[in-house]
Amino acid sequence: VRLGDLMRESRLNDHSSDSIGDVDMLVRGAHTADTATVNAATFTIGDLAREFGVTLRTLRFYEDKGLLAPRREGLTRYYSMTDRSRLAVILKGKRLGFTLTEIRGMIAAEEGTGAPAELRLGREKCVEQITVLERQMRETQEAIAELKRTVATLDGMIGRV
Amino acid sequence: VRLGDLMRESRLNDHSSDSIGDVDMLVRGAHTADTATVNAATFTIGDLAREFGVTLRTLRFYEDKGLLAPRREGLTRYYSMTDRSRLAVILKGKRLGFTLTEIRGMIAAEEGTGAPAELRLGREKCVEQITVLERQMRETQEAIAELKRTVATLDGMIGRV
DNA sequence: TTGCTCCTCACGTCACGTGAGGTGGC
DNA sequence: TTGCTCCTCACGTCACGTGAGGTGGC
Repeated sequence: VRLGDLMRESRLNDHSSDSIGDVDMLVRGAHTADTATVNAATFTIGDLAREFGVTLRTLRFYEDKGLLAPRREGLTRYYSMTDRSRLAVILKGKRLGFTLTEIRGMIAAEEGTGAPAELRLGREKCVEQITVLERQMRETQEAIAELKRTVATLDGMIGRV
Repeated sequence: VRLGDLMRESRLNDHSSDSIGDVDMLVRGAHTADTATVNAATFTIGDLAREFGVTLRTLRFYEDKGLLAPRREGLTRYYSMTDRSRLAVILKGKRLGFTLTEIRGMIAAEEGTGAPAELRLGREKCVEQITVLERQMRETQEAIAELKRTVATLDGMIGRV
């Protein structure tokens, strides 16, 4: 094994494009085109990783946890537009500070209602989460304050050394 | 094994007293009193766990990571005043958002200088950490804002169901 | 042949939680 | 005997990172 081969997959997440709005509709293969379903865009794991700024490992991990279920062709994964939206939902849930288990539950709850690919954010859940995050904010704020006091003290000590 | 016996150790961390200032000086055993070292107070792992609101597991974990090194009498751990101060320093470091590895490094740096039991908080480290925490604050703030918008939307939907 | 992208294990990381099974002194 | 506190493994959790070893098509 040559050592230069290592760590290639890891280097994918360098630029994260937040422009989830525009899809450049790269349709791969004719196997879906003949079924007449327009919008049958297909993404590789690398496509989604680049677009959302996550690693391949992350996408495989989400699949393992039952959050994503891309189509398989042999061993290779192919992600549909639905899978892509689902990923956007998962990452939004993460930004809001929910655990993957919570997110999976909320997605499952949404599946039942019929409305596609939005987070089933119950009022209760949201309010709870706001409380959690606000306490977190206060703690971080206090830490910053203490660090700033320390910096001031250190600055005051200049010349004493 | 009776099931009632389980989970006893875990229930220690219910009330956390932040009054680190006053030591109630419980001197255990005469084995230290005769050495004439006043202030030779000794704490059990349970004492410190109660006082600082952490679990026994946490204290043993810190020891395993080389952050604490209490005296042993057989298998039992006995913590000195120095160990206690050290723990206070560790927990302060954690509050400031440093990892245990960083904390260990800062403590080791302090050991060299001679000044006892304070965190060796370099100006550089502090400023870096402030940057990290401020970004974290912004992200949390945005999450809270989004959650509040969601709650507002859900409230607006009342009656539509 | 080289280079790129994809794959499956599987161990490592961080800071502990949790449980099994056992000891020692009042 | 019961109850309390202490102990040592050692596996589990969370969200992945990292590496080994291998495949497939241009």
